[in-house]
Amino acid sequence: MARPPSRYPTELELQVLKILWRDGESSVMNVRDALAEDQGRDIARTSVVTTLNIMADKRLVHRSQQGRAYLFTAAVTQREVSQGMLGDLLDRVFDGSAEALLLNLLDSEHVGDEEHQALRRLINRQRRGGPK
Amino acid sequence: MARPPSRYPTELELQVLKILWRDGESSVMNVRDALAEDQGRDIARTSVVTTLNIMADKRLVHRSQQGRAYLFTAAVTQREVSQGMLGDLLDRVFDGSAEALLLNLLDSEHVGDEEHQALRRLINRQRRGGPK
DNA sequence: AGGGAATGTCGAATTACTTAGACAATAACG
DNA sequence: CGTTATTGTCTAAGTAATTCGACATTCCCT
Repeated sequence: MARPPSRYPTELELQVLKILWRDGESSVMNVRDALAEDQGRDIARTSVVTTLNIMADKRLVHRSQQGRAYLFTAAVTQREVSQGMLGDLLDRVFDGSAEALLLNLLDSEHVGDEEHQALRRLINRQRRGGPK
Repeated sequence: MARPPSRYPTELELQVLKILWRDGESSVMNVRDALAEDQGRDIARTSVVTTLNIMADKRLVHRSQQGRAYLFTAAVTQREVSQGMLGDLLDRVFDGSAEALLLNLLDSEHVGDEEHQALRRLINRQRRGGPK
């Protein structure tokens, strides 16, 4: 009768992670302000604390005591999360077919001509030797 | 205090759509059985009706009366949904950078060597003519 | 016609996610 | 020291998503 928790960061969690990735170790108020200013998500301080604590439970962030207050850092890398979420979409929507995904991307309004060329250059440059 | 409804099909909704895309117009029981057999989601008949009705409200499916029962068809195309969900991920996770997304895909364990080549061939073949 | 099967409606229960207020504890400042 | 600001905890509320049982209706077969 229940919904399983989402396997990847939720919308709010992703916004928080983006801030932590960009700014590094941050206080609750720093996160709150960044959410408001950068992401247009103007929520109460306590909501941010609650969310960060839940994220700590989920091991998405680390908490360190700084005097009476906490400082938070991301416990997952941007690469991990991006890869996880993209892989999830790949499986769920495209049944694991990277070709189908790429076709969809190229076919998309989101990708203009210059970007299309950039993608081509990228994939042609990238393959050999396999960086990583 | 509320969570906005998700802009794209939820997990269950996507599974239902996949069935309708594949099988075309289907009865509730057909959908139920396909969910169980193909997707390993063995839920009650009434749960499926409820879900399909909600999906009809959301305009994801069409309902047509067939005698006392309903028949359902997808009201959105696979292309629309894939594009929407991929575009959403592109914006939310990769800040709109298709390059970043592609790099992540290539860098992924999900994409082996042969698939990598296939992607390269695909993008090299696909560019000319300038889609759109 | 009568009994069972099939089907939709309705209401409800449960978990997840998001938001925030009341309160307490602590720090900072004059 | 007393007042004010800062910060975490706890509790609660509201919407969304998922699941299903009770019930009524309708269909089909004998």
